[in-house]
Amino acid sequence: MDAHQKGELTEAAVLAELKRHGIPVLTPFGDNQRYDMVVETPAGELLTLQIKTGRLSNGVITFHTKSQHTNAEGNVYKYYDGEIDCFIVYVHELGTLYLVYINEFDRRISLRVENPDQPDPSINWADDYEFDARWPPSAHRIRSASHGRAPAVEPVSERLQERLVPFVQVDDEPYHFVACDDSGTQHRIRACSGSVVDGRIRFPTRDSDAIDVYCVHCSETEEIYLVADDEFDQSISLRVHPPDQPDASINWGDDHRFDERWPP
DNA sequence: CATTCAGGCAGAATTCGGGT
DNA sequence: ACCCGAATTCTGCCTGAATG
Repeated sequence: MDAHQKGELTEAAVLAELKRHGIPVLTPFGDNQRYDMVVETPAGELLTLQIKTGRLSNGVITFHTKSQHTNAEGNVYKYYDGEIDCFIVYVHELGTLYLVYINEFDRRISLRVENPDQPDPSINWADDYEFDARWPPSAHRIRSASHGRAPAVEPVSERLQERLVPFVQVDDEPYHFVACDDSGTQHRIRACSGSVVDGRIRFPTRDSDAIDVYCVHCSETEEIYLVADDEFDQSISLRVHPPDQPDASINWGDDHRFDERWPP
């Protein structure tokens, strides 16, 4: 089934389900509106809806929360912020309908229908979003937006310049810089941001032979740390706050400060 | 040119499991 | 009991195929 046909089938299924509930439905004339339908609540409130097809994969329902179009500059993506009230998601595999308010998530939301291998408090259970359970609309919860990490390339670049380290910045590689030490040895550096969790700085690592060292910028400690790729197998953390119990295996952040570790 | 669904990669946050 | 590293989950961004 092609994409357009599937989208139309979804709209038809949603319309049928709404009518089955006896809900008054208005559809816009033409196709130049940001919403697909308008429904009237029992309280007389009008809600603008965007209909989406839900994808069921690995026990999780996902759907696209933005529109995409193409212009001379390429693909353009636009979110529906302030333009609709909620998404109605129909999952063909399950034949189920879900109601998700636009202010319940930031940029994307996944609805889980099967138990995960590992519990996670951030899981959004599909049952909680089933249309039948949520209609008529009531007060809805608002999730806080996730906090992104600050880009690390710039602070690392500044530090290399401060230390008068000769380097070039590169794109499209797992590493961001190639820097030379005093002996002329080149080091491929990946810049990444770290955040303090339970007294430890954690940062994402890559399984790549093309990275010699990581430069980890931590905004909480306002410090840059240097960790060689061969210091760990898959991941490592740097402790910046003392633990309750001493442990010889602790990797102390102070021992990994860039200024004291360069050259690696 | 506009719109849909689909998939992949990487980042952020959290929990689990093995080692001490 | 506590620590660290590994594993897992959700999210953001991007690209592509297909169609009208």
